[in-house]
Amino acid sequence: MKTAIVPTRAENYPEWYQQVIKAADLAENSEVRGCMVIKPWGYTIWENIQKNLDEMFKDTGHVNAYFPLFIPKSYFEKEAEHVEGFAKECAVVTHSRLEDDGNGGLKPAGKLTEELIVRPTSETIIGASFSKWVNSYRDLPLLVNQWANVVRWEMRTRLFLRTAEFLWQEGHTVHESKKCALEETFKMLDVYAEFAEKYLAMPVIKGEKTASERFPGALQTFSIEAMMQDKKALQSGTSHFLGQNFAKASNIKFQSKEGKEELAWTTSWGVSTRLIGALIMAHSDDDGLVLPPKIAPKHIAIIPIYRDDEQRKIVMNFIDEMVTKIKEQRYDEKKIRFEIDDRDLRGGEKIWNWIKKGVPIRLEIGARDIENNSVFMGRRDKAAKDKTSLNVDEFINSLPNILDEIQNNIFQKALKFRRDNTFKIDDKAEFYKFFTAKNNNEIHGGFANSHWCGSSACEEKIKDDLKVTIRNIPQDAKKEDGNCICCGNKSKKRVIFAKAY
RNA sequence: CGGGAUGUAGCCUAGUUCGGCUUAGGGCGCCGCAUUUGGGAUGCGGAGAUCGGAGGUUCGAAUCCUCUCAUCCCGACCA
Repeated sequence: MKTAIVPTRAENYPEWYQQVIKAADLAENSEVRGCMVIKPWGYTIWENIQKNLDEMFKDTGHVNAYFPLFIPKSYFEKEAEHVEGFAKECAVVTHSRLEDDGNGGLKPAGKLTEELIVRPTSETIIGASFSKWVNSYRDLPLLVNQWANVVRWEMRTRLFLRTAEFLWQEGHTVHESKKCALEETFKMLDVYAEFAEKYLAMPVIKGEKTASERFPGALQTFSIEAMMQDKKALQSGTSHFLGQNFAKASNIKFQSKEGKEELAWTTSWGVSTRLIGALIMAHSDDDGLVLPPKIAPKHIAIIPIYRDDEQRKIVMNFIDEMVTKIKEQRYDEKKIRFEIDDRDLRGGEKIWNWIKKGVPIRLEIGARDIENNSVFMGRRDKAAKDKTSLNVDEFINSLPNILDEIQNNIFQKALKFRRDNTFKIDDKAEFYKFFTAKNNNEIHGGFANSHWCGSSACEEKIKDDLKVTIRNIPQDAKKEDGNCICCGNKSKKRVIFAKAY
């Protein structure tokens, strides 16, 4: 059978991923090394992610603000672990001007007295502001978010998953107690999990990161982890309890009710354009992108089918009438997003175009449909050739239901995939076998729910042997006596082991 | 930052070993016309390349030499 994407997932998963992005026109590599150009179809997905998440942030009491792209080196140096974690991947601005180099080119001039770092994350620069903003317990909690770009100078990059510059959102909050800060950390982890499952239709596991995977400078890091279709894990969002480390570094202090000067407690949390990569790998198939309706740039692609100008008029009139009614419908409390594709291309080509772009609903409308006052509908959650004829009014009235159904089907499918590929493994040999491919391109492994004694030596050993890491310690893990999958020592609970992006 | 490789049109690529038979050939894509049109069309025609850059050897260089720039792959690192 011919697939729209070559190679298929089974043949070569990484190449398939690239081809899906290309076929859906989501993004392309830029001339600038490691950076990507996000094209309109991809960027609209990001806008829809932003819109919905932003609303969730506002609903939990957060406000948006914007802080500088440049961080003075001295700010950055204040938190030792933070420096250690990010130092190797920072872009540094050293000059402020360009001068003629005498060879027809330019050379940097105007050396800065203090070098500036292009933010890889903004804890330190936001902390500098926060220290001024926070004086009293009455100023707390301070709940701020910013939508921004950040730069991390990565060696190996992949569109959406890892690029030198990426777009994200970083929340930064200040609290008067450890308890309040921890509550915030968990609250935002919950927001991320809810967003991933409700909007991206992507089931995630909430849990705590081990020490080795912790955000540099954090006391505790929590993540949501999703399973991709190659059975690898993708960290899709993180929420950090920063304790008083950054408050100390940035001098964020307040006077308590009792009149005592106290060091504040902070959190930070973020998701990035990586979510688009997650979306692609969680749902797409060998015919291209599959988008959950809630974040799809368009819900419906309407494809008029006609032979000549006369027919065209009739078809377009019919569509115009239908569209007026579609405009009155609402899905997820928002307008229905549709596009009439009247490009001068062959019908089949257009249809495949929209399949590859992942549009949830395709409508083909030609003379036959007009005769019956019906539409010919294809759904992206079904096979490409599985199409049904529906009465126009019936279609329009059930539109929100159809979209809900697609959203839900996509989620259930991803959930089933994760269930089918998650195993409790208690035997070391079995564990090693589980994570060893029989041949090169084979998709293997999955999530191993196994016991871990808590030692970083065991974690390291597994990583060296199998390239498998502890994705997180699930929040809902029950207390259970067992033996560490690596050393056999006593363990109190199971963690998620998997290969990861 | 270590090891390997490659640069020919928007993309993929032939030619490079052994310099001349090439006005640098083909495919995809693009443009035009015709026939088509309810599942990725076909035919004909057309535009598009100073062969990564600089220098050299030669009657003659995509091809040989020197330098240079860029990119990719494999390792260490990572949302």
